[in-house]
Amino acid sequence: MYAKGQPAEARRRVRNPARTRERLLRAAFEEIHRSGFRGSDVEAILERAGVTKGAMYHHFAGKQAIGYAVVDEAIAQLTRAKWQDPLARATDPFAALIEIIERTSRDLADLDRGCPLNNLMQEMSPLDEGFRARTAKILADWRDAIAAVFRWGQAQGLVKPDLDPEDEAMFVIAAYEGYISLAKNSRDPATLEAGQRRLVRHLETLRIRNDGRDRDVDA
Amino acid sequence: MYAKGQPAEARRRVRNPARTRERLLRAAFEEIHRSGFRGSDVEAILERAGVTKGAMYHHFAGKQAIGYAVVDEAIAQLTRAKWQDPLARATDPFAALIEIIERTSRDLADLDRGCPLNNLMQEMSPLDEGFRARTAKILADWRDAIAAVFRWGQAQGLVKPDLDPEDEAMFVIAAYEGYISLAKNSRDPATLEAGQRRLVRHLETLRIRNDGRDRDVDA
Amino acid sequence: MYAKGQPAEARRRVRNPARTRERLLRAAFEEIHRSGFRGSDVEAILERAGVTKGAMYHHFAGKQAIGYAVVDEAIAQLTRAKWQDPLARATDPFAALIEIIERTSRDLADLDRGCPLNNLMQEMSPLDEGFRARTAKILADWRDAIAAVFRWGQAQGLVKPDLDPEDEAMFVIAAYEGYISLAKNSRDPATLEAGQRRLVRHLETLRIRNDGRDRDVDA
Amino acid sequence: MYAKGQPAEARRRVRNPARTRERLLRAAFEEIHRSGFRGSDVEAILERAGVTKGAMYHHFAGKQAIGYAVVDEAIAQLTRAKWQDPLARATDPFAALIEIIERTSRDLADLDRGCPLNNLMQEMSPLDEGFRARTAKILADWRDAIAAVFRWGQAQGLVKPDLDPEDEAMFVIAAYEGYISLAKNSRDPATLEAGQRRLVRHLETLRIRNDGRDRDVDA
DNA sequence: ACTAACGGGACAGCCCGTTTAT
DNA sequence: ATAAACGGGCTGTCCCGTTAGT
Repeated sequence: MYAKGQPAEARRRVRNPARTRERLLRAAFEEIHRSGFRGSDVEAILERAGVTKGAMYHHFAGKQAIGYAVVDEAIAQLTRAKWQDPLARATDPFAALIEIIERTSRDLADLDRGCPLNNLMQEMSPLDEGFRARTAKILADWRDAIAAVFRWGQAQGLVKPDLDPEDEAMFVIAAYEGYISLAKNSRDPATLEAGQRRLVRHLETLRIRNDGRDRDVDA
Repeated sequence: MYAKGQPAEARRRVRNPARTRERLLRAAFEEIHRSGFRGSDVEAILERAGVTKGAMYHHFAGKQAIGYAVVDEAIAQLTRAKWQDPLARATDPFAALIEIIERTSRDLADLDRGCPLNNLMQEMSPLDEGFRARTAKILADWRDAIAAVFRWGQAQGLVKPDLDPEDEAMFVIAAYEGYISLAKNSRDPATLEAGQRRLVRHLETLRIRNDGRDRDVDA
Repeated sequence: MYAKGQPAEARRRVRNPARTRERLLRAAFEEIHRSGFRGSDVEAILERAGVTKGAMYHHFAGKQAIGYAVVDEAIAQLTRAKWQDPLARATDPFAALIEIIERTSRDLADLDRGCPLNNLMQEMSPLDEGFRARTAKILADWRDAIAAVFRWGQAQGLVKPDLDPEDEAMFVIAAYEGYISLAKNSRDPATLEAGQRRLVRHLETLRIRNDGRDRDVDA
Repeated sequence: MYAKGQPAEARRRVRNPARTRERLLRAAFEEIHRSGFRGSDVEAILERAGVTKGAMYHHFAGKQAIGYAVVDEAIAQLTRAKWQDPLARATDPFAALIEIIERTSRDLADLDRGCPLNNLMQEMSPLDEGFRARTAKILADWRDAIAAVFRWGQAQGLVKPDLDPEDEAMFVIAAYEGYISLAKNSRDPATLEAGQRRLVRHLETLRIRNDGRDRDVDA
């Protein structure tokens, strides 16, 4: 007739470990994105997640462990969704890269927060080998995905053959992250927009034109 | 032979406010460079400077004021010494820029610390308008110095005329800072070295060749 | 005979949040009574309560919050216990008031500390609206309790009809607190005793005599 | 032709020790009146006085010494000016006392600050014997002045003979200071005004009427 | 007599992590 | 698995006083 021992109203609070973990991760990602890892208040994460400390320390060993999970899961996933996945499906390297770059948000809120990966790399690399190694891994995967598309483009005769794919991928990433940093400082969408245009123009430089003119000025 | 009655260590109690301020500023710069602004411990700065709290609060209103002074004085000066001054004396834009870029240290300790300006921009821009405005000012001066040398190079027929000086200066800065970020993460001098080479190769792209071939591939 | 293996002092680690809060409140009340609110050292409160900082900041948001709770709970309760409760049970307004007044301690330690309510009013009213409003509330309740007993006495034909109950209540309070202040300064029980006698004599002035002589000199 | 050794503009800063001391004392009185002794910031006093720390420590041994001087000089003088002097010149004790009482300011700013003497008594008596003794002295002089006028009034047949002059003086002082405390808490001029009226009504009670009716109700 | 540099203790609040108790 | 109580170190700042220097 009635659930044994369980008072009716207590059943409201369903125990759902996976969901709790997910909520914590999302909340931590957002707090860290806003305030950096060290600047993030654990209690603020808890409040945002609607979870208490006991629950958190059940799922994670500590703040550091949450930070690692944010990198391993949230940030890695975002990067793949933004770069690897579209590039894997690409038929034209340039079109794909350009679309990705142009899709980067220029909302002030996004400018302010900057790139989650770059933020953590900058903040934590010299302080914590765990963070450093994890962000380095994401970076390597990111670079490899771009390099792969360049290499494939070279095989297809779309990309200039004398370019070193890894090297060029790093150049693209450096300039891309650099522009996001500059825009974070300027708080002006125009800064990022100019950067996006400049980077796209650079990419065009790498293309082999079928009209006989494969030469072009970069700037 | 020795001062009568005066204990050797007590003799050092001579006053020199300018030196005290300078020591504080240098110590703060180093601590901030290592640990970021928020991560910097005031007492660590004091210890490094060999100065007491009372002395510090005489020269600066607080931690924030020291941070501002570090930007306004130390970082601005470093940037000018590294970029503006050599560029102002340059006869060849490319030679000057390339030398500056190549001179950037690849010591592990320097990789770890990263670029003081970029670090502070990244950390403080969304948190403190005072820092944001100050770093933005330095950035603008830096960009202007590079743009000026491009413009002058165009007038001299050394630099391709169709390049927008400000735009190109920002590209150089973005890529430069981006590479420093990547190297901070990799902790590998080779990362920065590859970036320096790639950036130099990009600069060559902007040059007008006297040998008739002014065209070149960027990558 | 004794718990096995458990060290005697470790056994005390039982949890009792209500007791912890109570201990904090009592300790804070005593510290504040001695040293004023601003003069109270949080760590001294902690030590007196045998509680750590973490526990305190779990129960209270900060020093101010403790101060408010001291007023709202400890001081309000003391005032009710000393004035409102006896007055509510009184059959003779004068006998009740006189007993309350005479019961006020003249121990040197109590003279030194003064009246907790008056101390806080004096110290904090111009500095903190929260304290001001809280102490004003207690004061109003106190005055109302005295005024009520006067009014009831008037209805019973015990108290002179031409006296304004609220006004007279304030007079009693003002003189009472005034004497406590003077005694705090003199550190002499005789000062307070004289004040108590004078105040009692004043109260007699307000009484209607059944012996036909309802007139009297106040002094 | 020119002042020996003294540069023209340096002469502007006239050395005037007495004036410096006076400025310090006045500034200290005001700060202490606002914030209490412990709550007073020495540097705030200095700024208000337009004097530097060295100058202050030349004239006074420290904060405590300034506090003592404020009591001994500023507060004692104010009390004399407000009470002793008018009472010494009085022909009618009641008229004089009533005028003094009614002259007390009901401006919000004055309510907020309260009575300088009472403030210091309350704050410092249990903490510092120097303050206690000094304020007790002022209080005694004040009481004596009122008692003297009562005694003189009794000799003149103006004041009821059965009243104890010292005792009654204390009653007046207690009620007067009590009302100022209550008004400081209420921040309402009406509170003080009601107190002033009630106190005046009480004084009338002490008067011998020439119309044959020397009896009166106090309330 | 006066200025400014300097010394250094104290304190409130923040914040991460642990433990008890369901 | 989750909630709440608790432990306790650290840090920026305030603020009084002292001293070198004029």
